[in-house]
Amino acid sequence: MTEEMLDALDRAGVRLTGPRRKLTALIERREGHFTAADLLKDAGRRRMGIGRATVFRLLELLSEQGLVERIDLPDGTHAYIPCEPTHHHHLVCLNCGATTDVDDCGIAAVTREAARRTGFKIEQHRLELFGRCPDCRSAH
Amino acid sequence: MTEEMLDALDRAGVRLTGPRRKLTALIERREGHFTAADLLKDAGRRRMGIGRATVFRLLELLSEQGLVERIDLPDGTHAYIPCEPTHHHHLVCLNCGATTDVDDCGIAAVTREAARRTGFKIEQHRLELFGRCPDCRSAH
DNA sequence: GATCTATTGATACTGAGTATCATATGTGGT
DNA sequence: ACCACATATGATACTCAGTATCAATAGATC
Repeated sequence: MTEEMLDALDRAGVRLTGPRRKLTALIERREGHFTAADLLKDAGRRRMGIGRATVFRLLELLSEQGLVERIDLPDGTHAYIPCEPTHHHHLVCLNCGATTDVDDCGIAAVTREAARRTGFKIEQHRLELFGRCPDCRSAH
Repeated sequence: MTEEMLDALDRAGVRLTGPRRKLTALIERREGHFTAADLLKDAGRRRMGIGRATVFRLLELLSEQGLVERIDLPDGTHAYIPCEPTHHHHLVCLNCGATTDVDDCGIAAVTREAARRTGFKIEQHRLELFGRCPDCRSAH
């Protein structure tokens, strides 16, 4: 999994530097979504001496490669989710922050319908689903 | 339309103050989506002497009443769209910023399907569609 | 009009994200 | 193993969105 990110960075033709190795390992350990500030704090707590800018730069890189996706939580904060580089959508648990991916699920038909009704040519879409994950539901 | 916002504010039990009247009128004149900074600039250009905080406070109020919705553009900036207080989704033109609403369009089925597959209980969703509006398409 | 509370704008602050730049470090060639 | 050099780094300082505070102002109700 960390390997996967490093491989992708390698394929993208960038250097596999110390900070990048450390940060991908930290992302790996995270569960659910996280913010740039979370990562920065993780790194700080371990005295990794990693700069603010480096974190943002790596997240941007990973995002370009589709290994991480930036989402907008209902409260307006930006968070990141590690994920597969194929098109999909996210389910985010409002209670514990856990995330799952779902693929199309019928969205293609929805965008087609919306395009038909409005005359727009739809080029991108963003679908985010928020709710309670199975664990949080059963934990009542 | 401005009337509609003022009526809603009245119904919400807040005061119809000068700054609020002026700002709703400015929102009225806007086309497509706009940011808090845009509104602030509009007000500044007209020497309305309206403070930064007032703009954010009004946008929050209107947002609570569903008369304006906050969206997250693909570049990560937050923008607002004036709209009807019923559940719906937005189409945003990536070229000129124009927006249109579409209602359900089949999303309910999508969320039901996602819930079935993952075991999540879905409580909210956000769907944003980005593309080219009819005008920008024909203007090639 | 008097009163009382909601609202306002100025000011100062926080926190996310970015620009700059001298220094450090991967990498590919030898 | 070493060199050379472009890429990446962290420190610093900055910009910009959004929020907290608070004394002064101005709606609404009587």
